Amino acid sequence: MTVRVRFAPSPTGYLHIGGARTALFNWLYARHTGGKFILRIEDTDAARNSLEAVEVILQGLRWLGLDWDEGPLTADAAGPCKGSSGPYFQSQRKANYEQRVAALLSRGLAYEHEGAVKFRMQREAVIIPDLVVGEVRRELTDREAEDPDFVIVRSDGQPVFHLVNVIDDLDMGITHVIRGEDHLSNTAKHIALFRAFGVPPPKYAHIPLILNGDGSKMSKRDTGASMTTYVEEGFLPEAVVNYLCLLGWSPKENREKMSVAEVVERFDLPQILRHNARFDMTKLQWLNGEYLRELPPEKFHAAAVHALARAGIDTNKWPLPYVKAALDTCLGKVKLFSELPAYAGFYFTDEIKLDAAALAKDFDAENKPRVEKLRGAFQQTANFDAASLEAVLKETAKAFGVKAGVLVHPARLACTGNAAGPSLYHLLEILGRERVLARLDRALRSTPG
RNA sequence: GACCCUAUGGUCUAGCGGUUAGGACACCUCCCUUUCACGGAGGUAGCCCGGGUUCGAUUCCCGGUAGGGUCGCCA
Repeated sequence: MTVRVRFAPSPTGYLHIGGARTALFNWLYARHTGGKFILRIEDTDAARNSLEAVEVILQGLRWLGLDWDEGPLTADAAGPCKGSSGPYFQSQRKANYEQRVAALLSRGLAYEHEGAVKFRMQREAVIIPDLVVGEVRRELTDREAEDPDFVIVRSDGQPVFHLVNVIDDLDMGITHVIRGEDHLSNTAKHIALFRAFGVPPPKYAHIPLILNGDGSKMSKRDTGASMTTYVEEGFLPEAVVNYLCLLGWSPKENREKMSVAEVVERFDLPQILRHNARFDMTKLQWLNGEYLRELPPEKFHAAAVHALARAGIDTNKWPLPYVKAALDTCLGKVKLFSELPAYAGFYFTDEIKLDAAALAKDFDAENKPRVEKLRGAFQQTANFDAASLEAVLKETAKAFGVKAGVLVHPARLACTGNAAGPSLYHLLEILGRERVLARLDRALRSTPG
């Protein structure tokens, strides 16, 4: 029997990082087993759903590279789909639910109550076989002991989540339900529903949740909760995917950086961890830096230009070779594209902000004459290229009997406004003699003595 | 309140009836170096607590504690 798994998000306007990981694990399992990955939109809450909200989910999954074998092609609920188990929007499947509810009603497995339809839930504990957690014996809570039955159709006629989720899984032939552990307790209801419909329930695999760094529940507003922040902050999808794989699943063998293909090969349900994981943004950034460093220059340029544009730096105003040369000096130096405006912004403006304290330190009475000398040497040198500039700077330092760093720091500060950045000699060459001298002059003028 | 899940350094994790408890991120020190990053060499830091079982428990069992989840005419 071929594996059929699904990701069934509710369009709420954003894609939660935990939801993204659930989608990823489902996708990985489908790809590992040669099964099908199905995307189903649970848009039962009509008031809250919108085309845009669905679009966010589709975009998020596409960005991560999680392609679905069956599901919607557009965000339009009535639009085109692929796969033969459609429609893939719950709002389009009302007839199925009505039929199923009528059947339950006629067999006395459900009944009407105050305008709603309630399911006659079993009164005993339910055994939940789970591929990750093991066999769970779910007893009734005190409230459930009072009234175990639960609403499956609201008094306004809208079916509720538990019902539609089960019916869709049933109708779509879902074999494995891989979902967040927050659904574990509710699975008792789902199993009872499957039994009422006379079919065996799918296999369940409840995966641990992703918590905030402090261990609290990650909700909408928490940093890192929404997938769109990763897109906007300039993360690489392969880094995010790689990091997500490592939360709640372990490849063993002390592996960290792995290609998706490699994970697909190794991924399986038994290696999924049972405990929740805290989201560690710092480690994600490290991983992102690892991937960023390996990026081919063209891809780096494209993404870098985009990141700079987002920060209001229009690189189109500059000659292409200049932009490329400038960005080349940043390759392998930043972990995130969002660092780029601060890191490389000095290439694209002449308004360098000079921190007064840093200025006072690098251009103190003792050092200022040395920098003036260096400025003169830069003016004189025949070739204004990195190698020559390095030689000139080192000669000047030697003449003063100081280390190169003594001149490097003020030169960097004057030309970039930063204490750290790309290779000084290379950035000087790219900036060109005229601008370098102007920036040195400005720094020299703005310090006393 | 009841029910369910979980528990290895700060974080992600490997391991397991007998190990010097391994790796990664982060942090600290040093080296390299024009800064930073990278790279290299070191370092600090861990089996939640209490009972059992056992010759021996981080590992198995029970209890506690802590964290998370669920008990909705939300999904």
